[in-house]
Amino acid sequence: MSARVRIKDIAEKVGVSTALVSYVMNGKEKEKRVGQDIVKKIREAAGELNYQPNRIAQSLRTGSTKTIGLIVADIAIPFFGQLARVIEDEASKNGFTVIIGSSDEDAIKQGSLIDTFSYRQVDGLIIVPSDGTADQIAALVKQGMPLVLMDRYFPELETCHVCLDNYKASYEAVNHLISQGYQQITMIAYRSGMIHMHERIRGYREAMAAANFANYIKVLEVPYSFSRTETENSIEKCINGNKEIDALLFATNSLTTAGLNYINKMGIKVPDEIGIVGYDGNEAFDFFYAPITIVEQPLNEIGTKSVNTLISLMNDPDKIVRFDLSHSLNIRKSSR
Amino acid sequence: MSARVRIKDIAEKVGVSTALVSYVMNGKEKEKRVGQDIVKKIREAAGELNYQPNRIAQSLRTGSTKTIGLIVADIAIPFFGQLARVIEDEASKNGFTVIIGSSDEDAIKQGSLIDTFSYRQVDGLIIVPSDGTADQIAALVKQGMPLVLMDRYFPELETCHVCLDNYKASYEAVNHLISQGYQQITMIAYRSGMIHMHERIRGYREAMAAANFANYIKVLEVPYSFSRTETENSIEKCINGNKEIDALLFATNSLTTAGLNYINKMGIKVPDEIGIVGYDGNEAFDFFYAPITIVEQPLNEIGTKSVNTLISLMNDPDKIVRFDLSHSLNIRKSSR
DNA sequence: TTATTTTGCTTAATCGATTAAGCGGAGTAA
DNA sequence: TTACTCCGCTTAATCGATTAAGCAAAATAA
Repeated sequence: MSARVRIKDIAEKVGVSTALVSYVMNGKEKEKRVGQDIVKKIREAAGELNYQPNRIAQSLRTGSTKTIGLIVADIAIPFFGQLARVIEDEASKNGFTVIIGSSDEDAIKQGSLIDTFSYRQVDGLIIVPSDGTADQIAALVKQGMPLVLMDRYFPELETCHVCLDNYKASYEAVNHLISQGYQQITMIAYRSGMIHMHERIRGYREAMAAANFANYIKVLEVPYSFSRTETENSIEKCINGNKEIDALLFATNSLTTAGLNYINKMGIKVPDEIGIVGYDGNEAFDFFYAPITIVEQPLNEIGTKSVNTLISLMNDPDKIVRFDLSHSLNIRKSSR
Repeated sequence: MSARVRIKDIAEKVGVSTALVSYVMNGKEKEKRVGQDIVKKIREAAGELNYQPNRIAQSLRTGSTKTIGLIVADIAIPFFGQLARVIEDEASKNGFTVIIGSSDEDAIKQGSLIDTFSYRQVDGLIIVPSDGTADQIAALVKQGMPLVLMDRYFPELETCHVCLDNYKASYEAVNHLISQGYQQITMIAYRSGMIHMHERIRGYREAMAAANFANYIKVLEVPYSFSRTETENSIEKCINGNKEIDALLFATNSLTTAGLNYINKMGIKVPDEIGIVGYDGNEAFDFFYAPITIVEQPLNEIGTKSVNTLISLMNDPDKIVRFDLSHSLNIRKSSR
């Protein structure tokens, strides 16, 4: 690599000390009383040499890397990809760079990502926490690491979070199905200890109970798996032979996809034989012969709020804020 | 944040100099002849204090950040999200962390990402270059920045690249359509100066010519736009009223999506009235009533080869290697 | 015994920036 | 004239690690 230009090179060229150059480069020429002509000379020299400060050296000295670590379940999943993009843009607006890691919903992987990011001295973390990682998160809080949880959180921990109001989302999704005449509504969810799943299920249950359909309440909890085939099999096993279902509420995008594959395979008619509502949009659902009604999350809001909350946390470490944002129900053919 | 443990803390605890601690932490205790009992004591102390080296300080000293910068068009697009995931995993296997940026196919954005990444001292870059950025890439090469281009490249520049053999892919896609009895095959591509687009078009043209369908050759070049609606309109304008088309070859994922929306809207029958082949897989295409035949790229291979090429380039800067990998044609209902 | 090598450690420079402290000289006040 | 304040700059410590150079003691060779 052609010799990088250092602050020292500029200092030598102009014939001053490195301190002056640093002051000027950081816009402190007034405060530090640098002479006008020197300021000009330094600016010119910096321009000519195309000086770019070395962020690593700056980071070591100032203790701030201007870097945010983002841990999602899997950046290849469109939901997280889109969120990552919003976060990238918002971070960049504020002078931060984002490093991204995928945990695969696995506690061990999440732990090693946290380690990697933390010894790279990130200024803060945005995490979509995996099941069973409350201890990891608690440890971060104890360390004083600025931290925002996204999509899910641990009610027992004092952390900032930006999530969906999942209870309300499920409740209204169920109400919508009921308003369309569906009664025997089954929910298909992941088996998980995480709050977002619990809330989605709770919303379903309470909406069903409120409509006096308590006896139709049925929740199918599928174990999490990367293999779509495996997920499909689990769903198949449970729907199969079950005549007493006239609608399905899927708790996630991937469950919806798996479920639709099964429904396609079996030739079940949507929305006549079965009504469907899923979570999180996806191009795929537009192309299903009966476009799928979805609970849509405010991705932009989630992403920007996460970043801004994190940044304000860096300045004011004790200000805990929590957001439970509202969904929008995008009603289409699969539920009417 | 609770006081970070430094090498000095360990040195003081054990009662030795920081040099010894550094040697032991880097596994150089043999080479540097550190006494056995001291090695043990240092290891113990490091464990007790839970020492994690400060990567920033290491980077400043060693000149290597163990970081790779990845610039894609948009991390929210599944194709790039999946690629990013493969790259993340392969990089991590080799001790590297990835920072990601989205250029939106825009030269200015790409330029500022390169600046950001380079002044963060990344050890190398993997770039999906935007149209009109040959000068940026040339500048990087001149600087000696280890660099791998992905998905596209500039034939006039001496760089490593990992791409698809786009010519062959289009050629075979067209041959497939022809073998299914289609003749009036139109290609829908983006207007772009980039080689990948040219090659896709060239493959189409030559396959058509070879089959004596030269008079049916028609390439529709759509200007790139973020707005799907806009893209749809462009496509609509060109297909509309054009009776002399019995098959469409879409040059990208997003064009396929836009095209299918139009086809859906118009109620055109696939594959009877029109045959379809698209580039790059996508869940969405599975759910189209006639699942779409696609040119599939070897994502894993592209990602891992990009990372490995980049790493070998860091050690051996002059070794230029170029990969033009083979696609696989995933034949489904839309083309038979 | 003396000279040489080996062993096991310390010292201190260094990476590239930031920034508190200090130092002359000019200007102002007494 | 002397004392004080400002101004404009330099010096040097610092962040946390790495690593070449060097030193004293012990071991070995002559």
